Amino acid sequence: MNKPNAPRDIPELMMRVNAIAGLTLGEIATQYAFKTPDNLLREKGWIGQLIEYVLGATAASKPEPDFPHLGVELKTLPISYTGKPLETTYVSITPLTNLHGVTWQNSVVKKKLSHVLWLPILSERDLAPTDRIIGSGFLWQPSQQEEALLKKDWEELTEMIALGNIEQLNGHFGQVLQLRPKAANSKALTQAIGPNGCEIMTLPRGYYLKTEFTRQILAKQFS
DNA sequence: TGCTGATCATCG
DNA sequence: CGATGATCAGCA
Repeated sequence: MNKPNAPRDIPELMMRVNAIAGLTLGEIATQYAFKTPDNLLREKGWIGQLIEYVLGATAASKPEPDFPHLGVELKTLPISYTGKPLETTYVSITPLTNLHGVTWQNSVVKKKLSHVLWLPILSERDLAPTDRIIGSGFLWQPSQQEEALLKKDWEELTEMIALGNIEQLNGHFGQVLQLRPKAANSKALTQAIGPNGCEIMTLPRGYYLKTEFTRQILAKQFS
């Protein structure tokens, strides 16, 4: 089967999303002749890349929404048999320098999360990748309450980084948004602000949504 | 090296 | 057994 084109509009995108709900990843991978790994030990991004392909998203590795003309970001969300998120959700890389003038309003996190297509995938580890089941995708925009939580965490984390306290930060900080390493390995380093404003080299970090936050998004959607 | 897509692996 | 820190692949 040919590579799907980009969906023209949001209704067309949602029709495609609804069309794959209930199917296994193996079924759509076969349909589109997409390679399937036996496990995700090495190809951790396989599920996201398969779904992107099938829905006609723009090729990855660009700092743009997956559907630029629609302003929609696609996020697959691995869930358990009971419907709980199994993993945190990566949002974006964390800027560690040039933080002057950066506000929540113009932040990459706010931009990325302004319009998300969540696609739950039943993804328990005892299921082979091909046996994992696609759930019901839905569009989401943060409520005032959700955005307030994100903003609070973002501002707290950004202030710590700007004040040179990046090394004091770990995954415990933040109620809904956290900072964790996001790198090829623990030897990859990037520039950051250290104590007294000195330049230091540190592990690249990313912003992640905690599972409790995404769990509540699901609960609200499917209640 | 940085950014996209994320999950793996280990520890408390 | 859930969460934090570490890691994997591809591309520009």
